[in-house]
Amino acid sequence: MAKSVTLPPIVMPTREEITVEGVLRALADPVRLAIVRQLAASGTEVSCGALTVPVTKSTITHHLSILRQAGVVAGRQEGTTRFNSLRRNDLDALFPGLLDGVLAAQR
Amino acid sequence: MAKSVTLPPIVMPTREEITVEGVLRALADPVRLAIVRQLAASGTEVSCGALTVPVTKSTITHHLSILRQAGVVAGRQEGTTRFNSLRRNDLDALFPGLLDGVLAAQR
DNA sequence: CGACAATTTCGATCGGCGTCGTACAATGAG
DNA sequence: CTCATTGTACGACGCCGATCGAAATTGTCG
Repeated sequence: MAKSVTLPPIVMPTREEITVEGVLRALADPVRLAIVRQLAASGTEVSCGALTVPVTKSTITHHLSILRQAGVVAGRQEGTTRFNSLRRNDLDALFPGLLDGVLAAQR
Repeated sequence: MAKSVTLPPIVMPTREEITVEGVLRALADPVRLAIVRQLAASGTEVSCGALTVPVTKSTITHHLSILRQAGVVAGRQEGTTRFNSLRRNDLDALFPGLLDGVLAAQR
């Protein structure tokens, strides 16, 4: 029957919908900051399980959801795996220097 | 007896003590973001009472305390008035582009 | 089909933070 | 000295969010 509609559609704001406060709130957490740093370091897509942060998988899911809703990361589904990547282009276009400033800081 | 030790010494981290996460947490609040924007717009020192944000004076004091502890603003006492200013130099030196990126955003 | 792997969802808990009102301290003017 | 001004300290309250464990969903492999 057509399809069991249970797939979460991966909500993601358009570039215009991203707000600086949302981005700041998303980045203002040590775990999420670590996630963003790992995504930036890898330079490519990273699966949820490949992230090394000191929290449970379910908590990682929660943080990724927040990062996605804030427009910081993009998600792509492939099989049972979800690949995440930084929305560098959009962020740099909207808030030039912000992401670089955050990533450049080692403390 | 000597002196009634009641003057709060205005704690303020040195440049080396400022962390990016602390700054992000400090900026991740609409009221504090508005305060920072007003300080940046004025370009100079602003007294606590001259800030126009939709909260009580005591709440403003609280937010300014957080911004000060995070190293985002500097405070200078003069009589009963406390002048606050943005620590642009330090922030730009530590996280180049961060503050500009935040301030440039209109959303 | 059945077992396993990758993630999400759900419900619950628990601490932290933003907010307020009031009381209090410090300073300057009359 | 008294009073007004400016700001802080303190206690309280309510809410949001970070965290976890367990169960459910989906896809892959044998």
